[in-house]
Amino acid sequence: MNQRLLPWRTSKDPYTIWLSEIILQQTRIDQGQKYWEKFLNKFPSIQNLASAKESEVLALWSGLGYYSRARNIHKTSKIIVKNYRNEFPSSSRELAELPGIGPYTAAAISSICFNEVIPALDGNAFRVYSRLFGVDLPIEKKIAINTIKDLALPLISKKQPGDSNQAIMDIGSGICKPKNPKCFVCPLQEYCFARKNGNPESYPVKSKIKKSLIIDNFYIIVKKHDKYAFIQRPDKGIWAGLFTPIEMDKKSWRLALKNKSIDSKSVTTLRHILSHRIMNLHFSKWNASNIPEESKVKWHSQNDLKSLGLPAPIKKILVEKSYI
DNA sequence: AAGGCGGGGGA
DNA sequence: TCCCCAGCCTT
Repeated sequence: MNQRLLPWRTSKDPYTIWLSEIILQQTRIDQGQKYWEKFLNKFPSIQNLASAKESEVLALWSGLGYYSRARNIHKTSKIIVKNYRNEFPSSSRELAELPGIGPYTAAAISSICFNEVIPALDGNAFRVYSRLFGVDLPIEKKIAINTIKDLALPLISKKQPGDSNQAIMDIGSGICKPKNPKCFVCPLQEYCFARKNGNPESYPVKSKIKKSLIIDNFYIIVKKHDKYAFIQRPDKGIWAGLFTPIEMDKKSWRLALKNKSIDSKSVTTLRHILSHRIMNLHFSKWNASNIPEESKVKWHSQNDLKSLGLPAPIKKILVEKSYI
């Protein structure tokens, strides 16, 4: 098996498991383990934790980040002691009402400690299940979460739901990784939709736009006998199959400026806004004798431009603004 | 539904 | 650099 050997796995004590689950929210095992040990050492029982001062708890949490977790374990410990006679409730529904315990942590605790048959869906599990079932709904939407929950539920062992959940998460962390998943050693490979499709990395689907990425592209206008050099872009990605002037990376661009292959006075920049990124397109005229990437270059006259598939900003600069 | 919250490791 | 990590809470 690919089971990870983790100290908290030897226990089904809710206090112990709860602490480990909270500490490991958005936190790597290597980083969290020392804290788990520190907390159990200083607060062996939930009563110890509940009677501590918040400042003590925060001090012990120091360096781990997401400090609301520390305040929340303190709050929850007091609630458990005061309202639950020192014992955690056993259902995920009740657990999820406690501060700092959300859907994942509630399901993890209830399945591990109380054998509730419910999928515990963390980032790893979402990735594994979305690939296994080929769920292409945006993973951050409720509809995707509910779909995966429904699909996963029948797979959870009725006898050992906690072990089921931990097995899936182990597969997610060690095999079904975001990049370069090791499908060839995956116990689920023959059932996996994404594996069959050959595109595991395209799951889970995310629609969320990150902060507008700013991209700088550098183009050189190369002219020879009244014709201009163009490159056809790859058939994937932005502007697939369209033509642009020869593109340079930032490093080559800087070098070309330095050695005067391009004339700094000819440089002009055009800002192009897309839904998901901001592009700064830098253009300049090439005045060196050698031509980079000559093998792939196609030559077109000015008259050809209107029949050439040019991206909007390229057309704008070359045709409307008569840059060439 | 979206944003904020910490910090560290790996590509 | 960006992405991701045993997510949750607030707005």
